[in-house]
Amino acid sequence: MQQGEAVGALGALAQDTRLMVFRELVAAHSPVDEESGLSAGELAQRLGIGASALSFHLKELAWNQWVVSRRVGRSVIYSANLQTMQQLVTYLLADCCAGHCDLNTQSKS
Amino acid sequence: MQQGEAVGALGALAQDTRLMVFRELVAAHSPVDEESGLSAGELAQRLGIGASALSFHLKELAWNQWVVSRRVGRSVIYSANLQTMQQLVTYLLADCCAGHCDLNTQSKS
DNA sequence: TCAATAATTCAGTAATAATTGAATTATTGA
DNA sequence: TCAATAATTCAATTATTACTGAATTATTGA
Repeated sequence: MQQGEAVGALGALAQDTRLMVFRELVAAHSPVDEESGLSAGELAQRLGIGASALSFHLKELAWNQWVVSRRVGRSVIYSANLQTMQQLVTYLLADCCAGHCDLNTQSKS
Repeated sequence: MQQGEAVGALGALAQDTRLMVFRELVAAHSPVDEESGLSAGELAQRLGIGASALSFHLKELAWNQWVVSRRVGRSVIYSANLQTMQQLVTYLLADCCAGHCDLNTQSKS
């Protein structure tokens, strides 16, 4: 990850609705791909937001790699992409303590 | 950490100048408090930004717990607060996979 | 194929945030 | 105490972003 992507990723989560969406998808995450995620409609219902606004925010999250989507029938299922979190933390802690502290090795994997 | 603080923290880092400042302070971090951090002037010089703009951004970072400051003579030294990162990640991954995956225990400490 | 359901795009409006330079406050050394 | 240095606050301007409802696109079941 680099500066521009990191700013984008942080900005994408830095909004009430989007943060709620992401955390709802983290809770609905599963290591088994087909079982992971929620449909846009289900999200809208659970969070009590309009379909239009949700769509706007999901697009922002997807653009910044926080979620991925797949179509199933007439629904689109969104699920959280947890790798992005790891990459972001690694970027934020890069060169910590000028490389002399243990967070460097912990955060790289 | 809770929703409002998390949105604030994310938004505080979601900006080019502030992200550069924070990462500069992460690199200048030290477990020994007195050796940690950089003065506002040193930061302004290294990053090539105006004192006024820097002050504005440092205030935003401080408000959201990403940095702490101390006065030393006529300088103010800022240093990164790494605990905020841990707290944020814990909040973001809370209830991951509805509590059934190992990220839950890893992220709580 | 047609009506119904699901989701996205579009247009307009309102609110927030970043930047610049000037003015102000705080601290130090002579 | 006074001049110099360091940092912050203030005011004005510009640019971005989020929200609403209407219109549009895509998919399915009868």
